[in-house]
Amino acid sequence: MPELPEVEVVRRGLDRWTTGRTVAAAEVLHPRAVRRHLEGPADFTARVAGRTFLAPRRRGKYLWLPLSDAGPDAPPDTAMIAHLGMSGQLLVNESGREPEKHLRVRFTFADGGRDLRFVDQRTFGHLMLADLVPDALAPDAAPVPAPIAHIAADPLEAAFDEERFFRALRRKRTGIKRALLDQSLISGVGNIYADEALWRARLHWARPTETMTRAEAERVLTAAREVMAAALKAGGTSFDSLYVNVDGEGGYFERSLDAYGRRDEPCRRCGTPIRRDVFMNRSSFSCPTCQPRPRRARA
DNA sequence: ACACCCTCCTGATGGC
DNA sequence: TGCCATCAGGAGGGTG
Repeated sequence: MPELPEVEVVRRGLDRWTTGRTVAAAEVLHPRAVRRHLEGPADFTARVAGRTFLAPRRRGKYLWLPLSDAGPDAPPDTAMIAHLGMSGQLLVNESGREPEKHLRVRFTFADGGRDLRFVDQRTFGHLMLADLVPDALAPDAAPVPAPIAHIAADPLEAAFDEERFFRALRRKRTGIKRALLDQSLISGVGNIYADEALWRARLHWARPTETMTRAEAERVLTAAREVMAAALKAGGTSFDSLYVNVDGEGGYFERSLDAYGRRDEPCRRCGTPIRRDVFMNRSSFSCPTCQPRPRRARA
C-alpha cells in the first residue's frame, strides 16, 4: 500500500530513469487507468506523445512529472499526475520484456531505451494530464497540478505549516486517526503509517482531536515524520508485495513495523498483545495498554 | 459546512 | 474440489 515513503522511493527511481527523456508513444491498455483524465484515453495518448518528462515531483501520495513541449530545458506547461492507489506500480523495464498481467499503460521513449509501465492490479490508481497552477501553499515555489491543489502539504516538505495543522485539529470534531488520513489536513499518511505514528505517540485512534493538547499533537506529528523517514531509508514497506520500486524490488520496512499487521503479537514496549479493531471499514492496530481507548471516543 | 459512509477493483485466503 | 464470504483500502462523491 503505497504511502508517502513508498511514493518517494518511486519518485527517486523515476528521477533517475525518465528525467529529460522524450516520450515516443503511450498505449492505454485499460481505460480505467486514465478514468480521471476526463478527455479520454485517446486524448491522453495524443497529448503525452512527443513531450519530455522533467524532474518528477511529489506531494503526499501524489506524484507528477512536469511535461515540456520543447525538450529538457524548456519550462513545463502541463504535468502527468500519477497516483498509485492500492496496488499501482511504475516500472522501468527493458523494452522487450513481456507485458505484466496487470499492465495498464505503457510509455516508449524516443531514445529507444527502457520503457515505463503503469501496472495496477486493483485499479485504484490512475494517470492523468493536468495544467500547472501556482502553489497556494508555497507561492514562490514551482507550480503544482490543478487537481491536487486542494491537498495539504505533507509533513516532510518545507511548506508544511504546523500551526495550521494544530489549529485544524482543534476545530475538527472527529478522531485523530480519521484526521491523519484526511489528505486536506496532512497529506501522505495512509493506514499503515497512521497506526505506526499513533503507536509511537501512545494515542488511541479514536481520541477526539479537539481535546488533544498541543504536546500530544506535536508528539503524533513528530512520530509520523520519524516513522516515514525511517521507512524511506528502508526503501518503503512492502506489506503485501504489491508495492515495489521502479526496478520491481520491495522495501524492507515491514519488519520494523510496531503496530500495523501485528494482531495478537506482543507490543514491543510492554508485551501486551496488539489488538485489531475495524474502523472506517479497515483495520486499526494498537496496543491496549500503551494506547487505552479514551472515555469519550470519536470514530 | 461538515462529518461520515459507500463505492470502485482483483486476488488471496478460509470455512464448509 | 468448488463455491461463497471476507479482507486489503485511497479518495471522490453522495448523504443527512
